[in-house]
Amino acid sequence: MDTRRRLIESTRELLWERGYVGTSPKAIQERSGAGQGSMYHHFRGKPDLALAAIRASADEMRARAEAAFDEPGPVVGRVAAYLRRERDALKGCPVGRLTQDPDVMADPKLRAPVEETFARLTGRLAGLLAEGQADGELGTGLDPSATATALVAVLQGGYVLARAAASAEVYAHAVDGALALLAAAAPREEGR
Amino acid sequence: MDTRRRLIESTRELLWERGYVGTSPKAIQERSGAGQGSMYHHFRGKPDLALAAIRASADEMRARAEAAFDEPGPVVGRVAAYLRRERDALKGCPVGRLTQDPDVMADPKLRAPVEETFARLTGRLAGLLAEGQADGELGTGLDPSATATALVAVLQGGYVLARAAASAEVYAHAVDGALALLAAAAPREEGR
DNA sequence: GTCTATAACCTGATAGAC
DNA sequence: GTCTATCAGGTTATAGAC
Repeated sequence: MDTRRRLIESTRELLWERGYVGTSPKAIQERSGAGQGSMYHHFRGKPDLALAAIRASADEMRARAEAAFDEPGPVVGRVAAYLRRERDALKGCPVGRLTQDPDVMADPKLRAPVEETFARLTGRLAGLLAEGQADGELGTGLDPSATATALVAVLQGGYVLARAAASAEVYAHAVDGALALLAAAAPREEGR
Repeated sequence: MDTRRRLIESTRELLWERGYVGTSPKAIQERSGAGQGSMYHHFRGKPDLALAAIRASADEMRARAEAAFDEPGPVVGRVAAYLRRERDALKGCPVGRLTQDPDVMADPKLRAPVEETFARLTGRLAGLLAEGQADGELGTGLDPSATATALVAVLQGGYVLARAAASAEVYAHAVDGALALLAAAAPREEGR
């Protein structure tokens, strides 16, 4: 891996672990093994490097979600597979985490990838739920957009509760609760 | 308001806005109008002051939740009132926010009030849901604990999505989606 | 209780040699 | 491309006068 790539990867990890405010150029240099001169050769400064790292995290998150949603099978199963996908719940979401960083939210360039990631994710999930309604798999009483927003919120909030309790099981518990509610909204019971 | 109280209040605000890592003693002193000497007279240092501020936020959050849950009326209505209570969704949750602060999570003293706040909140809500089931207001197919965890997660995740979109409406949308799911799980329709 | 002085280190960069 | 030197200001205190 070349120096530029190592800088981005190290920044990605540090943003995930400590956020933008908590991540110093010095820490990035130490983790990546790059010197001060290298960092400022490849990037204009901390915001520029952070932007590259945030975009990389956003792209990866989107790709993972798409992969789960594109699986074959019934809609509810795909949603469940996405929510129950293997995750390190205690680490939290690398993109959602950034919403708590005042310096990221204050900079339109840094905020844009975060905003777009959740807009696309929620939109894609809403489309999937509407598809389920068209197939008769889900009741038509639900608003696909509001339901999708609630489901994504359970994910993001599940991370918060898991970290608060220092227990990944709390995340799974929240997801179970959400999926049970979704199942109760199905017009007929289907095999799980 | 005396100096000690002003120091705690200023720290509360700054922890909410910028987190623990992003809050410096200097910023606390400037906002509170207290000098360096004052701050170190009343508190041993940043962690000690943060602990007092975190406890104050946790106490306030708990009191607000209890007030909503203790209202008269049907269970679903009380839950809806809690979720829809007037909030500044873009500011996020002053306690949930702390789960993203590595220095807070790493210190057992600082983490304890955060953990306890969510444990109590989820437990109380689960009790309320169980009460609704006993009254026949809610279907008995749901696990009260998992449902309560999911609902609190919608709250916390709703803040994340609202901040990502820079729109408080996204929070309301997530809550609407969750309440619609809960309503769909009710054995019979009741006035909203 | 509050004030100023001091300190050792960190932050986020710029400059220029190699 | 990478290195070291340098810098103005911030961080998180401690010490002691008032």
